[in-house]
Amino acid sequence: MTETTVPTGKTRRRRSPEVAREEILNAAQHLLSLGGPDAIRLQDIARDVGISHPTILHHFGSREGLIEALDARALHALTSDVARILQSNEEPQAGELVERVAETMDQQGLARLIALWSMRETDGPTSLEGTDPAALVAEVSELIRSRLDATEGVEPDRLEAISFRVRLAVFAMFGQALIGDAMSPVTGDERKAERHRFRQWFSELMFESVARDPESPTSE
Amino acid sequence: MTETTVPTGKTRRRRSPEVAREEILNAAQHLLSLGGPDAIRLQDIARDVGISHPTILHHFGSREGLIEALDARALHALTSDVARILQSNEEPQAGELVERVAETMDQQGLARLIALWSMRETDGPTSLEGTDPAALVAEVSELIRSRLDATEGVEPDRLEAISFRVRLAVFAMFGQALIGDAMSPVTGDERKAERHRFRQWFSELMFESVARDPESPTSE
DNA sequence: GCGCTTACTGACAGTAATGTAAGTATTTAT
DNA sequence: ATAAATACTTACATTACTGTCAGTAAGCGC
Repeated sequence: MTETTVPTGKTRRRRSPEVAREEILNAAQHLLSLGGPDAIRLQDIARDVGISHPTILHHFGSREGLIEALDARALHALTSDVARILQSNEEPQAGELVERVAETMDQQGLARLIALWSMRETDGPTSLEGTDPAALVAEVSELIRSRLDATEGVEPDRLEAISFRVRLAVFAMFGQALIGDAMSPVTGDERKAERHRFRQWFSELMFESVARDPESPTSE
Repeated sequence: MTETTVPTGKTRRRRSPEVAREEILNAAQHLLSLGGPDAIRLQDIARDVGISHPTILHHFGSREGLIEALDARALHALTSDVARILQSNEEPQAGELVERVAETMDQQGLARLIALWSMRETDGPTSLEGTDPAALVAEVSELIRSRLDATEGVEPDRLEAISFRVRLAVFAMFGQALIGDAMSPVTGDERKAERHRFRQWFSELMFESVARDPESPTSE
């Protein structure tokens, strides 16, 4: 009666949970990168991975669970990236930091994920596990400050200025990834080059102004 | 048989098409501001306005049409705002421009609209009628440049630097509106004040660097 | 091999959203 | 007042997506 069709003796790939989750997340992120927010549909993701859509529910519980996992992975990618640079390098190279964050942001769909995450946050504080953007900004700012005036005393005002700069950098890379192309005068192949030029210009602006200490020009 | 219920002799408000469209757009934008992209549901909008959802379809044709109208109005609000300032003021006051753009962006849901619009653009060039962000940026940049070196000759490099600055300003206000709160160390009532402080700091950074002409320091 | 666990599947249920059709009521013009 | 135009409504059709359920097969330990 309820014999579900013919028992096709087909071969069936069986992934480890970790691999399955990875593949599903990759497909979902890819779909998001080329479609809008409605592009995260279980059936489409399943088709791209080569599985049936209940398998996704099996691994993530619900569509919401999938999106949360997507958000968590995105934020983690950003934070770990920044943290690695800051802890490896001696000098806080503004240029490299900017370039690095930009690359991660430009990664297919990451900026979109963050944008959608921020929209979702309002109606319910679904804070991600262990990843607080504000804390990360504070951490990065503190690290930069401690290296700038290595041995000198600290003015609290300056810390805020550094924090502003860090946030501005995030805003700039975020904005460029999301709406940069729409505002760019160039098209086609030149886009990539112009994006890079913008980042370089921005890095210089940041670096230069940090060195000059524009916040308290008569402090010394 | 198909007598649609009892002919309730209730009073029924009848709006002009313009007013109806306005009210619907306002309700939609408001819903978007406090929910995610899925919050734009015809039934909810209709409930908030006090009409039935087919009326929305009557005025906008389809949900897609509503969203397009929403996008168009959002972009128009931005462009007209900037244009007004640039054409009225003699001096290009960076601070005022930034503050103005920020206010418009902060308007409930405007940054979100732009973000969602940017996501929708990839899978189909649904360019808005007559509003090209890239052209606006170019226009604003040209206006600023022409006022900076009122009578002098123009270096093309400098125009790009100005364009970068304009875009950075947009990115900054856009980013702050979308993800600013998530990255801010302060909470609650202080948020608003801190937002303003960030903008002031940013305006000074822009104004100062423009005045100093960091792109070609030995030009004079 | 044998059996247990579980990744995975097909079919279906439930829900909710957009869109349609036909009819009602309100404003404006004549 | 009467008629035309249309803003607006109720009821329904359609579609499509998430989530459930019972069953299948693939790997692993014994």
